[in-house]
Amino acid sequence: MSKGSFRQQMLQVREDAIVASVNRLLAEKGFDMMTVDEVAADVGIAKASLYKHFASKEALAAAAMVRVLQRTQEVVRLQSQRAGASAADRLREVARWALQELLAGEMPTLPAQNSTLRAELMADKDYLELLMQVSEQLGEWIVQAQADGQIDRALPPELVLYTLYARACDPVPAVLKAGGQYGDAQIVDWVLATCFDGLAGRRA
Amino acid sequence: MSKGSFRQQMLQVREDAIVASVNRLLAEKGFDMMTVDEVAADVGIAKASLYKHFASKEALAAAAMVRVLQRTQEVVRLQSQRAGASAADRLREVARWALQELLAGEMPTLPAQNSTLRAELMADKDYLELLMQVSEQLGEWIVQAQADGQIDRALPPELVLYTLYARACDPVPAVLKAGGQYGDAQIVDWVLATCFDGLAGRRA
DNA sequence: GTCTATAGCCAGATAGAC
DNA sequence: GTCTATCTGGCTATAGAC
Repeated sequence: MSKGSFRQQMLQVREDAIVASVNRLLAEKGFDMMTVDEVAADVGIAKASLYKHFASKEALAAAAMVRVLQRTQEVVRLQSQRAGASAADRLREVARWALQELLAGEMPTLPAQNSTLRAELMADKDYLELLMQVSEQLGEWIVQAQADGQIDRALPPELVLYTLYARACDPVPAVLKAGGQYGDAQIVDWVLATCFDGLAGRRA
Repeated sequence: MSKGSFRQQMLQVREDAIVASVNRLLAEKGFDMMTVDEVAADVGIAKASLYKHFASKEALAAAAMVRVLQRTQEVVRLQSQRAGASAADRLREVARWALQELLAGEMPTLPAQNSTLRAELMADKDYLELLMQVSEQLGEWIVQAQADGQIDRALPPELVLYTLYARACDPVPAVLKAGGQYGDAQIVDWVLATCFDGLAGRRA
């Protein structure tokens, strides 16, 4: 649990830089189109050196996914400490953060279908542990929000959870941003509205 | 405009079979993971023969996209002829059809980011023409539904349009189906509800 | 651990006989 | 037009010197 020697700290800093690059490239191009050469060039080291830190391209992506889950967990923790917020409020703020990350090009998007990558992620204990913790907290809020009448009681909580995860990788915000007509904050507000209130909008 | 000779009809039939295979493989694996060898094996011809019909892998995918737009246009045409349906009703039924295709594994999913593929699609006059026609009809319905108060007037029509297109490629239905707990019809109803009425549900 | 150089592989595309 | 066999390029991963 200690930070180890100065030498180990240097290594840690370099690995953080690698993961940050992978995170951005993954958000920009996706797993398949991202090449290890690009990552090495972006970090500024030789490709062979990358493989001293991470065993494979899949391991690189997995590290980036662990990192984004860690940041998600931190956002979730902050929301859980907010006083006077309903469960639905907390869910919406977590979703807002995810959309902001997405628009900033910081949300890695994985292909749902790449088998080698899925296998690596399903074998990664850190990833699974984090995913479970985040999902459990979100699940509690979903059930509570349904009890409060702020999330549709007819929907299975797992559908709500999957939908929130899916909106964090949605192509719509990027397409709208590419149009160039609207600012990030406006886009986030609109997409949040379509997510929680639907295309039909609030009719209360 | 004629169907041409018997020989040409045979060619047409074969090309239809190729495009049908590409459509399914594209839906199943996506553009990057789909290989031309798989397509050839699925159709039952040699890879070199494929290249006599289509100049590249991108051209194969483009043909499949034209085909799905043609089917979409037909669904849109049928909805436009429905008597006593509101614009919102028509939009919802088109979305329902798209979700059914998606769950049936017949909705090709393209990576939003592959540049060679985007270039090929943007250069395909058939594709662009169809996309424009479909988008114009849907756009009219969106504006009408906003006037009727059935689609949120605060949302730009283009956001509504992009959102509908995005939901036709959404990963949520497949994930829910993979869970095995729910039938296709139930999944379609729920996802349609989250799309139009939001996670919060109707509150009128 | 970092580098240069290269091995090994796979997939898109083509040559050339029939 | 269809086939078998092959070329070509790019990408992951590794060898081996320093």
